[in-house]
Amino acid sequence: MTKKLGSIRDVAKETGLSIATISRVMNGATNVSPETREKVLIASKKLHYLPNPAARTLTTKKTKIIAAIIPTIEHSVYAKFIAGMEQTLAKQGYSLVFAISNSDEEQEKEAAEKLLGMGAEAFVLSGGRHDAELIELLTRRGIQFVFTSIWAPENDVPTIGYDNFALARGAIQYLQKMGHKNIAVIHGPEVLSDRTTWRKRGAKSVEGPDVRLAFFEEELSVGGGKLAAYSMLKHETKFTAALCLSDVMALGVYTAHTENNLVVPDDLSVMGFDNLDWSEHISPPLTTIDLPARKMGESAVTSLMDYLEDGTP
Amino acid sequence: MTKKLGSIRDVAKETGLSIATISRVMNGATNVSPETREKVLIASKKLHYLPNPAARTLTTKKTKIIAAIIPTIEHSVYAKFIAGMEQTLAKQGYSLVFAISNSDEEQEKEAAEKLLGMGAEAFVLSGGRHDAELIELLTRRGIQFVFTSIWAPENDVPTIGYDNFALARGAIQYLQKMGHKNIAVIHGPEVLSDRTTWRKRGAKSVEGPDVRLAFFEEELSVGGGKLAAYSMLKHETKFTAALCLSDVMALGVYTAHTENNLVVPDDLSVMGFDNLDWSEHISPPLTTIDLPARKMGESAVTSLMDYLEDGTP
DNA sequence: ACCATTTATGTAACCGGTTACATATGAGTG
DNA sequence: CACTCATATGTAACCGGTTACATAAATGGT
Repeated sequence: MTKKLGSIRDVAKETGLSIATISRVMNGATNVSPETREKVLIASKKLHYLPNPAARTLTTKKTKIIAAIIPTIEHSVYAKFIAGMEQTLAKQGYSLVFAISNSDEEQEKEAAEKLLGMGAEAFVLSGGRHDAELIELLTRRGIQFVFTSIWAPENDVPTIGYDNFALARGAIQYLQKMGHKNIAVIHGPEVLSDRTTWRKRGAKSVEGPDVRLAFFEEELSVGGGKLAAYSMLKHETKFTAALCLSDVMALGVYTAHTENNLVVPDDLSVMGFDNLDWSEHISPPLTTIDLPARKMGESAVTSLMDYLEDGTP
Repeated sequence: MTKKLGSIRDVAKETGLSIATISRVMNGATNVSPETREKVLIASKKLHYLPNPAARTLTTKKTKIIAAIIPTIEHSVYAKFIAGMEQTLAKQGYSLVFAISNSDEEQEKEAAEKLLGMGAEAFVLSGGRHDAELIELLTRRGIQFVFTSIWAPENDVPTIGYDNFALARGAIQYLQKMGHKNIAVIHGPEVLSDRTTWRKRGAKSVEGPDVRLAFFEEELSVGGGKLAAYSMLKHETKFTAALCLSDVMALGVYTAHTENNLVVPDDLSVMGFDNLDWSEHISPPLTTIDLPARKMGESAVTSLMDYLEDGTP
C-alpha cells in the first residue's frame, strides 16, 4: 500500500552519483558519459524508478496537458474531433483531458476551472457561445486557447471550424459538374444562425441559369426525409439529384425511393451531409460530405502545441 | 508572457498572514476565523490566485486524475462509455484523461506510460487483451485499475462488463412474452469469442417448445440485413418477430420489408441491438437493446474513486 | 610543460504548495 | 486569579524533481 515509490535520490544512492546526474540521464541531456548513463539506466530499471510528474512540473512549468471542452461526445462528429485531437497530441507526448459542457456556459466554466486545476496548459473550446469570464480568466493566466466550432463559421472570435457555406456550395457545384440541372435540397428546420442556414446559403450561392434549386423542409429525421422526398416526387420539376443537408434525411429519401420502386442512383442521385457512421453501410453507400472533424481536431491542437513549444501566435 | 502568476506567498504578503493560513483557507480547513478567511478570499480574488496543482500534488500525492484507455472512440457505445465516466468523475471533482489504443497492446502500454507520467491515479482498461507487463507495472506501483469489456464477459480477470448472453436472452424472453413463437435471429459473422457468439448463445438458451428460433447469418451491414430478411421471408416458417443482433442489420430488415410492402411492426416485429444513435430516427423507431455503456462507465470509475477515497477493494 | 578549454559530475537553491509542531490569544472554571 | 484548554495563526521542514553555478578531470594547442 504505502510502499513509497523510489525517488531520484534513491537512484542516486544506488549508483553513487548525484541527483543532478540522474536527472540529466532521465532527460536525455548531452553531458553524461555513456557508462554513467548506462549505470543510471540499469539502476532505474532495478528500482522501477519513474520520475514524479508533479515534481517535474513544479519546476519546469510544463504539464503537456491540453484540455478540450465539448458540448457532447455522443455525436460521431465530436467523437471524430476528439479522436483527431488525441492522436495528434499522443504523437508529441501530450495528453488530452476533456470535459463535457452540455452546451451550458456555466458548466463549461466550471469544467475549465477544474481542468485548469489539473494543469492544462492550453484549451480547446468547442461550441457556439462562451462565458466571457472564462475567456478573461484564461487570458489573464496567459493560457492559450482556440475556439472550434463544429457548426457555425460566423463567430466574432477567431475560430477553427469548417465552413458550412463552402461545403454546401461545393456540393452543389459538384452535382452541377456531374450534369445535374434540377437539384432538390432537402433539409430540416432552420434555427437561428444554424448550420442549416449556412448550408442553404451556400447552396443558393450557386443557383443560376444552369442550376435550379428547390428547397424542401421537413422535420430532421428519417421520416422527415421521406416526406420531403414525396413532396419532391410530386413536384412539377423532375429532379435528377438531391442534396440532403443531413445524412439522417438522406436515409428517408432512400426509403421513399425504394417504396416507389425507384432506384438510387439511377433515378435520383442522393448526396448526404455529415458522414455519419452508418452512411457507408447502406446500399448504395451514400455519397456524403465528410465533415473534416478529425482534421479540425488535429489543427486545433497542432496550433496549440506549436504555441507552447516556441510561442508562435 | 512570462508574467509569473501569483503564488501562495504573494497572497500571504498581501494579507499579512502566513502561507499556512492561506493554505488552510484554500482547503476549507476548519481552524480559520471567519474574518481571516474573508480577507484571504478577497486577496485571492484580487490577485487572481489559483493554487498550483503540481505543488499541491507533490505533497498530497493526489492528482484526482483517472485514466481510461479505449480501443476506439468512434463507436457510439464507446462514446457513451466515455461520457458516463466523465460525468461521474466530474461530479466528484475528478478528471478523465484518456488515450486510444486502436486495440493494440503495444499502443495501450505506451499510452498507459504516458498517462502514468501525467499522474493518473487509477486506470480503466477497456478491450479484450492487455499487455502483461502493463498490468505488472500498474500493480507494482500500487495503481488501481479495472478492466471493462464492452463485448466479452468471459475474461479471466475481474471485469466490469455487460453480459451479451443475458441481454440476448432477455430480448428473446421479451419477444416470447409478447406472444411470438417463431423468431428469426439475424446476425453477422461470428468471430472467435465475439459478442455475436455470446448473443447467439443467449438467444438459444431460451429456445424450447414455446419458442422456435432460426438463425440467419449475413454480412454485418444494411445490405446483409436485407439479404437475411429475404432469406427469412422465403423460409417455410412464418416469423412474427426478428431479433437483429445489430442495429445496422435491423435497418436492412426495415428496407427489405418496405420493398415488399410489408409493414413493421404489423407484419413483423423487429428488435435491434446496440441502440445506435439513429435508431430512434427511423420510423417506426427501432426497439433496441440499449447497451448499458454509460452505466458501465459510471460504475467503472465509481469503484475506482471509492478505492482512492477509502481503500475499498 | 603550461594554460585554455571542454567535458563530466556535484552542490545547493528553488519551484509552490501541505502539514506537524510550536506559539499566542482568549475563554472557561473552581 | 491561576490554570487548563480550545482556537487561531505562524514557523519551518518536506515533497521530488530541475538547473545555474562550481569544481574536477581530461584534452589540446603551442
